[in-house]
Amino acid sequence: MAACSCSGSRTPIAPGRRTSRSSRSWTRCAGSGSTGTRARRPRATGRPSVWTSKRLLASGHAYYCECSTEQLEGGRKAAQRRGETFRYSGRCRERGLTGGALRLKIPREGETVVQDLLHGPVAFAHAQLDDWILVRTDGVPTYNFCVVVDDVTMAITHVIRGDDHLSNTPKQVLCYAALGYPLPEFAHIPMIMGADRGRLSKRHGATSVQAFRDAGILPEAMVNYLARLGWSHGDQEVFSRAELIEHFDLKHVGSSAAVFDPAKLGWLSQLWLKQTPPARLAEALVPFIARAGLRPTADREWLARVADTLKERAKTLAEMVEVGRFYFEAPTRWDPQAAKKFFTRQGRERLALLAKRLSAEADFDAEHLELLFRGLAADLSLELVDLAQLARLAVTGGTASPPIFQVLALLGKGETLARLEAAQAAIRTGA
RNA sequence: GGCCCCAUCGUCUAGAGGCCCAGGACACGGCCCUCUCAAGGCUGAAACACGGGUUCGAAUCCCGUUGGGGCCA
Repeated sequence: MAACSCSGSRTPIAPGRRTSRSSRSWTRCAGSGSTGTRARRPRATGRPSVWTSKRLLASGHAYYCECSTEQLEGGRKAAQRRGETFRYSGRCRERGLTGGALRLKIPREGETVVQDLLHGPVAFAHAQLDDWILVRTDGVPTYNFCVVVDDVTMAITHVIRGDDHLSNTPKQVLCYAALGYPLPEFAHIPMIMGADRGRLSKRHGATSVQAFRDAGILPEAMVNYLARLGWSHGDQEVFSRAELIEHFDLKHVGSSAAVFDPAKLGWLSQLWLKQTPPARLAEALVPFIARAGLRPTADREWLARVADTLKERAKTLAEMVEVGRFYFEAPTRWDPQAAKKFFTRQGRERLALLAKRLSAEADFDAEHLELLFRGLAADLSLELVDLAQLARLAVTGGTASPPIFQVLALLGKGETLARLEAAQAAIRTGA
């Protein structure tokens, strides 16, 4: 994955300080990195590239080459031995062939300077460049040729892509020149790397933004994280889309590669979970509930209240469901460690007493439940924590959950009493 | 191997010669809050890769070294 993660979509950006060009400004964004680049398949033998290559041939900027792979391989090995850059010999340069692979004729002397918006001028000596292949023998145009034709066709004004494409840029620049087309602006932004500073790959977990979506990270969080990776706006860490649109600029994009940090993404993800309106959260949660094998309730208002108690205890939507599983199904087993401590004969008696008082409670809301609990704890000369943990274990099956009073209120009187009953039964049978 | 790019706390970064014995954020440690877990508040440890220049003065400019990444196959 690269800092820009699209493989074909065009993002319009503000025209900026470019003055001489048309008012419309389009950005090309090439997916770069381990998987992205190859994903962009040359548009077969689409007309534009065929037509363009013919033009290049006619104007003498390109020529056919019939050198076999074996011949080229030999040349490469020899160059390697001499410690030089392999450069196509130019054997077919002036032969006037009418078939084979189509190569671009690159000047022998001089250099091409790429004017990069981030790196400034970057010079490449022509002696280092190859007469690169535009169209393979089988008629399939190469990636580097495709993007040039494609971008010209689409009137792209800003080519913003991963800096793994910087080395290919002089070839493309030469191609624009041979075609007589105006050059777009180029900006090569740093790549994103894994924790081992290597290229991002499956080894580092997710390789596509879809994988993060499926993990339950909100798009706001993902965009926020990615934008802030390599770019900054003073000390600000959290950005809404609107703020991003307002503040983002190439000027503050750094030039060194960034390591992808799942921990920080998690922090931002939770932050956005907390900032998202409960109603929307509930909606987003539905597929995750289903995927966890639970039955999503039709009561969205209830779900929203549930989500509200869960959002500060999880970093993703998937985690929210995990942490709040007990809201959707009654526990069938109770944390053994805690059961040993709380599910005693005395614990059972306390649960019975608690159930009795709860059944008499008319206002089954968090506020009244807390009063009830505190009252009972005082009557039994117990710390509130002991009673709360006992109830929590009985009702949720575990020792950690949102505030117990809220949990009970959300579960409702009927369900609460049923679970209390089940827990007592379990204690009796020694389960 | 050749060429190109890059180099501030573990990580993301602020820093465009004096405001920096380097600021923020994540992660980590401690304290507070507290019915649990979180969340939150306060607090601590933690960096200018190295070596030469330029300058009254360099994290900031130049050169080299080292390291990392990329492109070419």
